[in-house]
Amino acid sequence: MQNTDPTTPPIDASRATARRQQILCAAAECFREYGFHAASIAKISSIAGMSPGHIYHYFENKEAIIAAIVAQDLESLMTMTAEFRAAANIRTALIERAAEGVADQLDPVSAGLKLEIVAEAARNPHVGQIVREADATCRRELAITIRDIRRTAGHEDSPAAIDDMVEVLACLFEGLLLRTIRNPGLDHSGVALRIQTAISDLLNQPT
Amino acid sequence: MQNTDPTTPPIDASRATARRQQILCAAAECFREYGFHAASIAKISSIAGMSPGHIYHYFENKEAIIAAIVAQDLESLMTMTAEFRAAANIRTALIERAAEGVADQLDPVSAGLKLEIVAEAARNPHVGQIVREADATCRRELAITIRDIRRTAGHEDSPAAIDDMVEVLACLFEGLLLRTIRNPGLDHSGVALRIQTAISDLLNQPT
DNA sequence: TAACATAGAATGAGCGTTCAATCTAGAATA
DNA sequence: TATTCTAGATTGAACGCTCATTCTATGTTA
Repeated sequence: MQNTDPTTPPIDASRATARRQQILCAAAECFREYGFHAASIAKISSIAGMSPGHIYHYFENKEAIIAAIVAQDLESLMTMTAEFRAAANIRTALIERAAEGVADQLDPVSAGLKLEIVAEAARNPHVGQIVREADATCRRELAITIRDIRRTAGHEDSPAAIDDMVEVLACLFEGLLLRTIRNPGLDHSGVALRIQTAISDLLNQPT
Repeated sequence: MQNTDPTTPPIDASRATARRQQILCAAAECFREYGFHAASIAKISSIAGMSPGHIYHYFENKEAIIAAIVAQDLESLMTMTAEFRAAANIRTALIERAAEGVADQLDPVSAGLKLEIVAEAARNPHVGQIVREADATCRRELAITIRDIRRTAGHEDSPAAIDDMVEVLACLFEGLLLRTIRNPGLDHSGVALRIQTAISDLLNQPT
């Protein structure tokens, strides 16, 4: 990856990466504003500050840009999920982090792109695969976290029961993406509190 | 719906309505498969069994077709919400109907179109307005229902508290639209049961 | 005949993509 | 140092195609 010759500055790799990121950043902006299909290469290239043709030096085609955006967006979700497992007292950590998670989901700008991605996943097999694989990873992490919390509280659940709880937890978070579009005026802190209580109740459900 | 006069064939009004519905039906199919923007008038017209130009006798433009599809989809949601209020014992009705509602939301075909609609609402002001107005109506209905249930159980909540509960209830249902795309293999009946319990817990939350 | 239903070709704009030409800056040479 | 060479970065016009929409002509019915 690194340039071994000291006489030539480390241009290539880092410059190319920066250029790629520049394109992805512009593409995300266009996708948010117009959607995947109405966002044209011409618009993306103009926002990225380069010619349309040059984009094809960094991405094979438009589909590859979409895939990269999707992967980038999901990566942030996965790191967030992984953070839960690192906490010492997991139950408290989960519920306290929930408020933060709720706030993230309620940002209408990023919510629009996330919804666009899932809608695309429903019909584009390539995007669908990326999304489903990332979701499976997140579910695995969340399942372990919930199992540990329930064990500490004295519940011994079947894996299927844990999976169902993961789904309900996911509904609470992901439902917010739709809510913030359908009702932009909702009370953020009030809803966050109610969701924290709902999560707490969920973790106390009978086996 | 039927023409009562046997001498005249059922032309004008009913024929035009049928033609319109034919177009809407074909459009919904295309929108599900390709999304709003990648679904072309040519594809819609071919599925509807008529020429591209003829579609413009029934709709001003493609945007009008999208708006009609959105309005039609939301109408079904609103009648479902209104049904809750008609029930005699509302709490039981709400929770029992929930299982049915969960099943509806988990159909991946209709889920794809619903997500497409909300994603479009995030960037298309016209669609956004239709969606937000329908949502406001649903929230009003749900708020009254929840208020009555809570009153019967002896809670007197502030309107804001009720609104927050409506949002969490909506998250549980609408989150399923994303879940069924991201994890098509989830256990429908298991999740339905957990969600029923979560709704029950939500209705028992402290004021 | 008058009015409407329908078809399908025509139009012009915009799309993703390609590609030959140009620029740029460091390496090599003198 | 001054000049030439070279390879990658970058451009923007051009291509073939599809799009939404319009227009004209042809049934079809009352």
